[in-house]
Amino acid sequence: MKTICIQPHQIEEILVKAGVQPTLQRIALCRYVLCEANHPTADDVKAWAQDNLDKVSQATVYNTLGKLVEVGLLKSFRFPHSEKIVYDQNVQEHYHFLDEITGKLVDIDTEEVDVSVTLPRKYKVNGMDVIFKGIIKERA
Amino acid sequence: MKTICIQPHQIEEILVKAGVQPTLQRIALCRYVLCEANHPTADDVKAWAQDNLDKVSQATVYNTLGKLVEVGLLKSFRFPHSEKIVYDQNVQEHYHFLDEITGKLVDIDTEEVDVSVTLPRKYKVNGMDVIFKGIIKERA
DNA sequence: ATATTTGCAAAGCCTTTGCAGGGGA
DNA sequence: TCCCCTGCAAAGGCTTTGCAAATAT
Repeated sequence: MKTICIQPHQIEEILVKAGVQPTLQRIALCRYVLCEANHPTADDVKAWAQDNLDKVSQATVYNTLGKLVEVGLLKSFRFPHSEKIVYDQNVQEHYHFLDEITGKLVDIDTEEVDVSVTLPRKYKVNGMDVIFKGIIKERA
Repeated sequence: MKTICIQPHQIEEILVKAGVQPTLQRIALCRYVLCEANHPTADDVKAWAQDNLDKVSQATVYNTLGKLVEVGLLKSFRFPHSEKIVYDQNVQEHYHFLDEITGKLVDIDTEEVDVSVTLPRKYKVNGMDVIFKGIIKERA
């Protein structure tokens, strides 16, 4: 299931709770990053900002994304198919599915998939990153 | 199980079979990349070359690695924990285990692990990348 | 008033590329 | 001879950083 979208008016509150100064730029960027965007890269965020805001510098985009990751409002991923860092408002543990046709990433909640893993005993597994690759059949 | 190490004297033959001109530099680099090295980055290869060979340029290192990947003698990976491309002489499908203490990567053959996956029908999975993270207990 | 944050520009890191010279078939 | 490869240097793409001006508490 999709994560419930955060409402814009809640953003300031969320930032404060997370211990982040709710500056105008951060609130604005969060509107995109925490609500609208889907696996944006820093570039995507910067492009959105240029189209929708008066002016936000690249440094602020990176600083903000970094800060949001730091306080746990955002997760950052680096995937094999791209050299860019992608950000994800889904901070729960989850997997990803890469649509090989569109290049789009889809979050796969851990409940959505049955993954059972058994490794030799010497490996103590603390976590696993999984990215599925394939195509998505859009028919219901 | 570990991939059988390719013997140095076979390298020229292997390159020719793969349709790659067996130049001195390539043979030398392959000695490291296909035999000794373990998940080297381009930097690692360059460092080894500087220590062990007369002179190999950075361009040749990258060109050679690229060519080897192109002909299927090497696989390249990009992992979440590093921004560098790592190369792997194991060209079979396999997973990886990242030792969180040493930072070392270990190949996990698909037979070594029991992974069963079920995704909703709409997802047609063509492949999956898996990297386990944790620690390796060295006792037998 | 003091600590943060922003914006600009420059630097950093890894990888790719253009091109002239050199080596292999 | 002709084509591919090598090495040098420069460029490219993404991210980080230094620093002064602006902003928040």
